[in-house]
Order: sequence, then C-alpha cells, then structure tokens
Amino acid sequence: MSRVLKQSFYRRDTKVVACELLGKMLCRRLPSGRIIRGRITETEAYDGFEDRASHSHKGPTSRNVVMFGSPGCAYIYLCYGVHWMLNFTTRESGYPAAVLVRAVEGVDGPGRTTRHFKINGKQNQQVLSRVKGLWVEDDGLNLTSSLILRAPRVGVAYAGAKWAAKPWRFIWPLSR
DNA sequence: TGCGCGATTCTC
DNA sequence: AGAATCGCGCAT
Repeated sequence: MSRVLKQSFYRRDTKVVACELLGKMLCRRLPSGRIIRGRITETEAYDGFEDRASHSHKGPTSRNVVMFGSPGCAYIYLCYGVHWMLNFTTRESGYPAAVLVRAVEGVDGPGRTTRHFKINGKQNQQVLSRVKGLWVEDDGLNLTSSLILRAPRVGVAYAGAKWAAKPWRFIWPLSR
C-alpha cells in the first residue's frame, strides 16, 4: 500500500530528508493523465544560510524564494540555460533549504531526471503533499541504511573547499 | 543596461 | 575538450 509523503516528512532536517527520500517513488501526472513513476536513487542536501553551495546562502531572491517558504514544495530552476533542476523544500517556513533530486532508477543525472518526467518551471512551487502533478510515494520498500553511500555534492567547487567537501550527497547504489 | 557564470549534458 | 543556452545576481 503506497502512501503519499506528507508535509511533515519534509519539515525535518534536510540531510535526513535527503537520505530518507532514497527508495521513495517520484510520481508525475502528465497533462494527458498518464502517470510516470521512478524510484529515487540519488539526492543532495542544500541547507540554510551558511551553506555557500546553496542558492539560499545569498538570501531570498526572485529565483530561490521558494526555498524560504513552506516545506514540501517543488523548487525548480533552470541550470546552464538548458536543464531543469528538481528540488524539494525542507525545514520550517523561513529556513531556506531543499533537496536536489539527482537520479531515479534508470535515469542518472538531475537534468535527465526532469527531462524524463517532463518537469519544467511550470511545476515550480507546486505542493507535493497532494496528488496533483507532482508527488512522492512511500511504497513500503525499506532500505538498509548501511547500504546508502555518502559523497560530496557535485558541481559546487565555487562554494569553497569547506562546503564543497561536505558529504551531503546520498546514493543508493544497489539500484544501478 | 551589461556581464560573468552556473546544483549539466551532449557531441566532437 | 568545447558547445549549448539563458536567467540570475551583482556591478555599472
């Protein structure tokens, strides 16, 4: 029996949410009504004002304002003018944080994942706790936490050595 | 109003 | 190794 993740799932420590999202099902209903699902296999945490790798580090702007709002919302932005990045907001309102969805089973890479699910800026700020266009389900799969790998985040060298080295990337390797 | 660059991916 | 491609963030 699958259940849709509630807002309370997201209103927690960002790294815990990033880790626990592994094994959950990313779900997308297309305008045609067709539903696409994929098991999340890789995430990254971007947390708070101090994290120099996070968009939230510079304070609220028109792009990142979703990170400062309610947990359990989609934060979607265009990267390199080409790829849409899918994030889920975490923590309480006012605390800027989000989890980047880097991969689902069989689809490796954040830009490829959004392309696969036909996700773009139209889904930005969408609430995830209701079954509309975008949500996440727990279908009962129980991952053994010892099998989860941690690694530095990708593409954040600009943040400086201290923040680039944080092992805030979470990988479920058995799915590969 | 302009400029540098990015939580990337594809091709050469 | 280099291109694609454009909006954001900050400096003028």
